[in-house]
Amino acid sequence: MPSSRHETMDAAALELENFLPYRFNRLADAVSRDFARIYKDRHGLTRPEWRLLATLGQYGTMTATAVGRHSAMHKTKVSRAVTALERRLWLTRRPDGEDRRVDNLALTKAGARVYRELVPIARNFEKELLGSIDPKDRAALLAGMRALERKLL
Amino acid sequence: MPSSRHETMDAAALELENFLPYRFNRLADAVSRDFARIYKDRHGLTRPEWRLLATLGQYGTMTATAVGRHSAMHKTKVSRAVTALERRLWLTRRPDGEDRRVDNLALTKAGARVYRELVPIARNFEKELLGSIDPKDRAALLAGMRALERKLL
DNA sequence: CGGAATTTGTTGCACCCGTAACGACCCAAA
DNA sequence: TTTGGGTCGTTACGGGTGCAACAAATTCCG
Repeated sequence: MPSSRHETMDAAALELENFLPYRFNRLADAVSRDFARIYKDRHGLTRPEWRLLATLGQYGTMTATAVGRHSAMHKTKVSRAVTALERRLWLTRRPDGEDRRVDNLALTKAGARVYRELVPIARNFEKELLGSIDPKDRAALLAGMRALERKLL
Repeated sequence: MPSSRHETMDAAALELENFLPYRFNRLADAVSRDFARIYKDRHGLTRPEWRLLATLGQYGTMTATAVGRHSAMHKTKVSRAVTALERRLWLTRRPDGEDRRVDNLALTKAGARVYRELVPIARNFEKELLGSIDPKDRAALLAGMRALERKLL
């Protein structure tokens, strides 16, 4: 007989586990919860703080707005992360000579040290993550993501 | 000369925009912010509430723990979403005859109506999203995600 | 049986978040 | 120089979030 244990909506149902927004969220959650544990346990960093550190580590001196643009963070997140890292003496803000609304942010020696410590760990995390799936699937995943990024970002 | 506008770390830098956890988060954010606007604007649903609705719509009657398992939500999220939908009379909780710790959750007629309204919109959203990228890339993306899901979930 | 360990779901807490409003500042047009 | 429209960054606020602790119920096991 065709009836299943499900009680409703068989025909009109949406399979959540095959629904792309849900799957993206679940994957993003899984991936970055594992990675977040690293910088959270080792240094008590939140995700916005890690992104700020990573952005300044990559680009050197920049303003809060530029950090937000490059790391896809809301300006209030950046603002709070800057306050937090400044309090730890991991970054400094120097007033900009040309525009007195902005500060130029840069990592201190201590901040750069943490960044340099985290980079190889991050690389290794990504390597293990991608290494765990078949090379064909890996290339497919990266190509597909690239295509979606071109469309959405 | 080899020097660039970047001031630090050129060699040891991590390119955030090519770092997988970052890219996943950014894509998940972009995708589900667009979709969230639909159920948020139309019905004032939060994401946990939408997931609860979608899970009960798909599976019919189930307990809070089962909802959490199927929708990848923390039990406190489920608990709060249940309270919210119950207050709107979109779901009912009936005490389980066998296990008095749990309630059997099910959508009311009103809840099911909202679900049926949202399903085709969700399908259409996904269709447009996937339709916007090249069929080859689309297949690649889905295969790659499937591979990662097998590894991580 | 009967106590210990486990499961289920709720709540207090501290924290994180986006929105909106704001002050300070920049710039261009008059 | 004044004025109006914009940008930059901060903060109050309302609300979402996970963790830990908890009570109630169940299950495990001697």
